[in-house]
Amino acid sequence: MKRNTWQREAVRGALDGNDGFVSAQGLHSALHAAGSPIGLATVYRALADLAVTGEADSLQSPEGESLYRACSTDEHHHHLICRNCGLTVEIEADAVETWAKDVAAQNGFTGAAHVVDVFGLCAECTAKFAASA
Amino acid sequence: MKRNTWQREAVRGALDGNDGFVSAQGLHSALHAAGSPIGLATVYRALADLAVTGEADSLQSPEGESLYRACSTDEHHHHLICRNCGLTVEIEADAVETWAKDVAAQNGFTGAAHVVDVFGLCAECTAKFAASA
DNA sequence: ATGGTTTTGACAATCATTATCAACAGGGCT
DNA sequence: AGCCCTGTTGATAATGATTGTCAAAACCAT
Repeated sequence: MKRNTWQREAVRGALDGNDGFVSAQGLHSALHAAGSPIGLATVYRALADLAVTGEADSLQSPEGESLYRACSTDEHHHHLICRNCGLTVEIEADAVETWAKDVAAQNGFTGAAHVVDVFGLCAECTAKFAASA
Repeated sequence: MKRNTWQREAVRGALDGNDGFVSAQGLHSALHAAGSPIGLATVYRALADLAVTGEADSLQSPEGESLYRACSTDEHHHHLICRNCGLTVEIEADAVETWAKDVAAQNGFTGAAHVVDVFGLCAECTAKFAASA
């Protein structure tokens, strides 16, 4: 049976209150900073659960950390992520969906899953960099 | 200055002789098994170098390991990877390239880089699974 | 062969993540 | 309400990949 604990709520809430992706470690620190005595292992477990139930989305940063984000929809979608400030835009990619499926099929692959994420500099950060350069 | 050492050649050779992606750890084990006394740190360094010079391609497995592969071309391309046997097919994806660029531009992002890889079961493994199911 | 510099490699350090396991708490049941 | 069973927690240890360290060895031009 699945029980309702304040810890799980805390993690869910922390995710909701965040615009971009957060690492498990970061989320734990944030919760601690906010005074919550939640344990690190619990944060990992809660995040894994949320990811499984589809309430959260997970991806890997180029540095190898696992990042999580509250998902507004439970549909399949991808992300456009600012590599500087972490701003995230959800993007739809029907074209890519079908492309991935086609390519897989053409090569005899089944059960195709794909990793499609775009990293870049958002407008704001681009301006910031241009100014400082 | 860049020096030519047998260790670097060994890593390059081991990569060339491999069809799919290999982890740094795996490559090191393989070299050791083949009798090479090469050090683990050296393998990591060599792989990083090859990745930078474009002679090798790197991506992250869903488990978070860094995987490397000798690249037949120095052009930008993506991969279709069997999640069971590691078979890798290089795929071209002009459509995706432009899509990624467009999406980024539409949202004011610059310097867009993208991670596009497709994981699935190759025909062989699909058959194997079907038989055992 | 020599010298200056890069590279190597054994090992320690780091970092994220997972496992352990005893103490604890949720919630259905009486 | 009180109890008990079972899922959950959390401090800490364990794991596993990767990176840093630094003296010794190798490379290459001279």
